This record gives sequence, structure tokens and C-alpha cells, in this order.
Amino acid sequence: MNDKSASKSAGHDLDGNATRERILLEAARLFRQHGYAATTLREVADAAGVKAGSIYYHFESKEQILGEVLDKGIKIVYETVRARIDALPKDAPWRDRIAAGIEGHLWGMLHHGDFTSANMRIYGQIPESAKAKHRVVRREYADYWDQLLQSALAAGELRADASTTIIRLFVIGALNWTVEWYNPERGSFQDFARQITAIIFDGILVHEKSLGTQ
Amino acid sequence: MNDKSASKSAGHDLDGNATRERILLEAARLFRQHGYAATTLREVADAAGVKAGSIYYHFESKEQILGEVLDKGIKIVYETVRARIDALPKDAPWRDRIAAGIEGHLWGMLHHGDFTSANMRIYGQIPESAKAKHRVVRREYADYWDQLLQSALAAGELRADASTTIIRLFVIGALNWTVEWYNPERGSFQDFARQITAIIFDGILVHEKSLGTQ
DNA sequence: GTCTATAAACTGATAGAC
DNA sequence: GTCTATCAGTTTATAGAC
Repeated sequence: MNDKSASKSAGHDLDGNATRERILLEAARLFRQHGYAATTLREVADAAGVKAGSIYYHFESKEQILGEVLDKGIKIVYETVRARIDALPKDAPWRDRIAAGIEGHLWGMLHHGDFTSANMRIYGQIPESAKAKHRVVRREYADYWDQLLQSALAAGELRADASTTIIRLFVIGALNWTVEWYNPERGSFQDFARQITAIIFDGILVHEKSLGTQ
Repeated sequence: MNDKSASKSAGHDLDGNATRERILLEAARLFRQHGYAATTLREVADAAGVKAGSIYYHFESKEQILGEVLDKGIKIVYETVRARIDALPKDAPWRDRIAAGIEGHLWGMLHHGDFTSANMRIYGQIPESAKAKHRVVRREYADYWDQLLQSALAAGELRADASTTIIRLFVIGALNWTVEWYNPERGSFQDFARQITAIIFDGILVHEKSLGTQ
């Protein structure tokens, strides 16, 4: 809570932790843009305003940077989704919880696009060692949605002629991909989230009488 | 129609065109697995059973291989979709045409996963020069779906409270992503396509009376 | 905490033998 | 049509000055 600009006495450093964060942010942006292997540490260093050698003061290796970028991509989304759903009344219907989850997933994703898009684009392209570490947090988030959907199914609010696993994979996959084509110039985020939720809930066809969102 | 194993008289070649196809196939597989920049031509050559230098007899550059892999990814899907829709009766309702399009898109994609997944994964990560060339065939396929959806909208079969552009981007994006998680061991392809189509048409919630698919 | 300099390995692409 | 050999440039990571 006190003065954060209290600089060290030695050399020409200002704030080591800020540099670390800048490296992570620029790494996410470049991983998203060019892929993991294609991104050189020199590029990351240039973008973060330091020299390549300096990166190794903050990180042990390129793969450690990758690990932090990947985890951050999921965690941002996961935390936003939980916050949205926890804010609902205890007796809220499952459809409202799912709607809150969709809105939270979209919000977290589209407001931290470099981390989430990097995660989505490069996860399939990284060494198995990096995948293995990251799988834990991925599995957690998937389980969270599975429980949500199974509860909705048990309450009779979810369609029963498709497996909840396929529903989860389809919905999360569709949401994830929006970060690749979402264009804020086409309208407000709220309106965008409303349209996506309507399509996921009621489909793309016209129905005589919809009991989904209205 | 005659003997295809008629080999040339010189050196130790068997069939030049088959080698070319093998290089393309292995390149697609490796681009999908590790990304474009991360894949070395030595790896491609090894996988295709030739030496690195030999690639340059069949292709001018790494970027030319990329171009052919990308185009093939879209064209396979586009041609399957058109074949499915053209096979319908002239007076088929738009919902049937869209269903045929979805089934064709899934089929083309899941049966040529290396080309379509490579396309999807690396398109956002390649040099602008490669993107520009590839954009033409992408735009064509997008236009095809836009016309399909706008016709369905004009006929009153498509929901009108979301733009056809958003519907197209959402549906195609969701379909594309299935190649990342589709597991043939979970059931037949026909059953998979049926579930996906049902979700896209009628949504994930339960409706009192659905007029979509039955 | 950041720098410069450098090691050791790998990259796309070319030249020319067979 | 495929090979070997090689060029010029780039890569991650380390060592040590400041």
C-alpha cells in the first residue's frame, strides 16, 4: 500500500516484477501471432524493452514462459466464469447459471485475447512435457462445466439426446473460437454475448414457440 | 488406364508425383502437430522418405508447400459440402440443405484431419504473404455459406435476431473445432453428425415443442 | 537487474555429382 | 529424380562485466 516506486540502489533497474510481467504479456502476444517455436526470445526481449540475455534472470527457460502463458489463459477464464455464477442467487435455475458461464467465458476470453488465443492456438503444437503440466488446470475447468451441465440435465433443463461430454466440447470449443473472429466494431460486447447465448440455447432455426431465452 | 509402374530409365526414381504427394501429406501432418515455422524441411523429408535437398525438385520453397497444404484443407471441405447439397432435390427446404452442409463439412474435415486441422491451427500464424494468397479460397467458401443462410432467412427458416454473419462464423467455427476433439471411439460418425446438427439447429436446452429435427 | 559476447547447434536454400 | 556437401544466417542458453 506504500510507494511502489521505491527503486533499488544498484545498477539501472526500476522494477523487476514489472519487467517480468511485460515479458509474459509480450510472449503471449507473439506466441499467439507466430506460434511457440516460431517466436524467438530475441523478439520477446525486444518487445518487452530488454535484451535477450536478461530474460534468463526472470525465467529459467523458454518453456517456463510457455507454461505461465498457458496457465494464465485458462485461469483468467475460469475465475471469471466462477465469479459470474457465484454472484447468482442460490436458487437460480440452471439455465441462468449456464448463461452466466457463457457470458463469463466470453468476457474473460475477449478481454485477455493474447493469453486465451495463444493457449488455444499453440496447445496442440507444444512439447508433451509442457502439455502434461498444463493438463491439470485444463481438466479442472472441464470438470467444472461437466458438473454444471449434468446438474442441468438432472433438472430436466438440458437436452438428453446428446451426451453432456459432446455438449461441453461443442460449446466450449465454439466459445473459444470466437476470439478468432470477434470484432468489437460490429456492436457492443453485451449484444454479442446475448446473440451467442441465444444461438447456443435455442439453435439457429426458427421455432414456433421458444422456451429458452426471451 | 495402363500400367502405372512404368518406371523411368534413369537413376533410382519410381514415381515422382507420388513422392510429391507424400511430401504434402507429411508436411500437413507436421504443420498440424508442431506449427509451420517449427517444422523443418529435414523433418518433412525424413517422414516422406527422401533427403532434404530433394524437396526442392518438387517445390520452390517451404512457403509453396504451405500454400498447397492450406488450399487443400479448405477445398476438400468445400467440395464435399457442395456435393452433399447438390445431391438434394431441387425443392429441398433450406433446413435440409444446411443439414447436408453441416454433415459434409464434418465429413470432409474429419476424414482429412491433417489438412483441415493444419489449416485451422496455423492460418493465424503464417506470414502475411501466404495469408493473402489463401484468402481467396477462404472468402469463396464463406460466401457460399452466407448465401445459404441468407436464403434460409428469407424463407423464414432461420432465426432473425442474430446476424447471418455471426451465425456463419459461430457455426463454421464450432464445426472446425470438432477436429480437435472428435473421437471415433465414442460412436459412429453418423451419430456424431446427428448430435452436432441437432445442437446447432435446436440448441442445448430442452424445449416444450421442437419444430427443428425430430 | 541488465548488459555484451559467444558457444554449439540448427535453419532454408543452392550447386553439382550421379 | 535423388543424392551429398555446404553457405550464410539464426537459435537457445551461458559467462562474466558493470
